[in-house]
Amino acid sequence: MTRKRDKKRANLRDVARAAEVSVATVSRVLNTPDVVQKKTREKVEKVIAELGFHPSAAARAINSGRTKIIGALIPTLDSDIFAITIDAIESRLGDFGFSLVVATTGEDPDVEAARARELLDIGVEGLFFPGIHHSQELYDLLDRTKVPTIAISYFDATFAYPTIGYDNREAARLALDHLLDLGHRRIAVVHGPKDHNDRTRARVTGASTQRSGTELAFFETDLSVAGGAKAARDAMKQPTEFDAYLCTSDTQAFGAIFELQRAGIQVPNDVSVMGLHDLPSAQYVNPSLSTIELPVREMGTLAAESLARWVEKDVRPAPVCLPSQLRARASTARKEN
Amino acid sequence: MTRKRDKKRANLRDVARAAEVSVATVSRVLNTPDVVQKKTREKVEKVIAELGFHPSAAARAINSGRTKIIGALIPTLDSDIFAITIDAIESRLGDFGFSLVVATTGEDPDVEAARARELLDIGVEGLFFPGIHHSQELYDLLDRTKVPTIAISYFDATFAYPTIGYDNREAARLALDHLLDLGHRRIAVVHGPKDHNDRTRARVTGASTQRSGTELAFFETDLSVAGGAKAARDAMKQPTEFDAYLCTSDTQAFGAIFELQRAGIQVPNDVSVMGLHDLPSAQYVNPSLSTIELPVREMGTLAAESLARWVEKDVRPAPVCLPSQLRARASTARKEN
DNA sequence: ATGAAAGCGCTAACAG
DNA sequence: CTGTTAGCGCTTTCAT
Repeated sequence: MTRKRDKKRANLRDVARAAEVSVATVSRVLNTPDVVQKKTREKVEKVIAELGFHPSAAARAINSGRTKIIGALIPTLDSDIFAITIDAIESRLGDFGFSLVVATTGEDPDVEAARARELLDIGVEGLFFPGIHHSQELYDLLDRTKVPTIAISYFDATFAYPTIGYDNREAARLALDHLLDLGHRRIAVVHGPKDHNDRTRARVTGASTQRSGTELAFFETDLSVAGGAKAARDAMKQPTEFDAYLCTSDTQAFGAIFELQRAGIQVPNDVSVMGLHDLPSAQYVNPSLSTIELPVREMGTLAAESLARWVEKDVRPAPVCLPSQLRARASTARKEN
Repeated sequence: MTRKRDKKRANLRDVARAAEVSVATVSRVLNTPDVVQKKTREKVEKVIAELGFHPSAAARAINSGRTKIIGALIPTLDSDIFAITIDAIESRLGDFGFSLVVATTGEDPDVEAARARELLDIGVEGLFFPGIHHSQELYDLLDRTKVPTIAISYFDATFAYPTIGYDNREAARLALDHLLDLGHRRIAVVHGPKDHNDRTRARVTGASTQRSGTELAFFETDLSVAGGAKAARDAMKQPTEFDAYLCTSDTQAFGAIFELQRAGIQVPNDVSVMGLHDLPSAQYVNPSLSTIELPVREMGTLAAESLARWVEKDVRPAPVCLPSQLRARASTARKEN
């Protein structure tokens, strides 16, 4: 009757009592097992198993300051590129015992700062965000909290936080060069919204040239298959007849190819199309998509490892620029005379 | 010199001291502002702002049991379908003040149970998982912790936890019926791994029929464009000449279409191809993909609302079956004689 | 190697 | 409406 066994979950004290040791000892077998005598440790471990005891993360957090949670700010999960990156990050983080909480920002700096604050309130020990363009509010927040933060999908060795990504400008330039090498001169550059998106801006810069004899037209559209299709539709309405389309994202390139083909235009005979990313499906479309490979999965894995190490061992990672490279496939061809 | 202002972050006591009130009052303006006198409240709020005070989530969690964190167990983020669903869930959850921590399981029940335990240890107040096939270990865990849990992407009114999803069997049957209606009889059914995946199994069941005169062949392959392409390659090697391909996922359908076209086979003239999902790009491929629409985004939004309400107001949601429907497009056509 | 005890920052009775 | 106080479950000195 008077038994007070209505407790929901066993706690340290329960274990200590059952194992006939002190709470400190139980805490030790949990955190520094090697420092407690084998016999004692085994007994405690046995009791822990019997009671199905699991330490409370909150209580641990309040004492040690450790939450084992990492946060990621991302524009959207609804996009192949980010989904792959986050998948890689989450997966690798798991190996280090970290959990990942994601917060989507819709590419809005104010929303981003607000969501960052939420993550920080939760007690994330580390943070990822894309690129280097963020609100002052967010920077202030990070300054104050000193939370290890890594910028991904971008490379800039001078940025206040380590960047682990690729050179978006260079990647786009590789794409442009490929098209120029093939003899194309009138090029439609299809890109996503530049607003608040430094990755896109860098790509657009890389896809620009002053080279005489070239004629570039820029089409800003949604970062989706639908967006690529729309851009192609718009481009076809123009007086200029383009030799090639340079899409700064594979997703848009798919849309462009589909729309061009629908209009009876042959790729690459009539027009060449380039993407950027090398998504898994790039080699399967017809024609297979020439693109620039961006090692997003490797990036995610590396970024996760780096942040885990930073948080765990206080070693701030150096910026890393992963190589992007040309994947010339069937959607681009030499310009016919 | 002797100032002990080296504290990292202001805490309740600091605020209380500065505002010349008790910690209880500060706690009240944080949690039940209406219960404290306007003048006092304003003063406290002012101090809170000045000190840049933010309550510790861990400390709050340890006392109130509330973490405002929801967990999601998913096979992978690296897949359009799950990415869209999670995007919707995260987004809607944010409106309710919840954060989302994701854990990927790779479709392995043991990994799933292990990751679930991690989430529970963190103190998630609610949980999502896909379908109704899980390890006993996970069920025991949920039984013990009583954490509100919703199964998504599946519908089964009799399941121990509320399901919010769609009828996978019915969706696949709709697809099959469409092909049968068009006169196709020899059908290649392309599906993902059935192991540990009740969604896929239900779809395969729905895509099966005993109807005489029909000839079904099943191809299990990866849930990817590459997988779809491979299945098509395998199917073309068979002695049977298929009238149609029924892919239980759009992603695979894309791969199948690409591969068939590559082999010089016309879709839908030579062979019809159906997908399932209605991914955003389905209407853009050539030919546009006939498919069954699965309302994944709506599902995510609804699931998030339902779980938030369950956690917050203790109202357990009723199971919901969202309607799937035929989207007949250009990749399917009546069988020529 | 182990235990006792002092908190961590906050919430929640209980008084007043 | 506000203050006092007792914990929540754990980590961490400091002794022993």
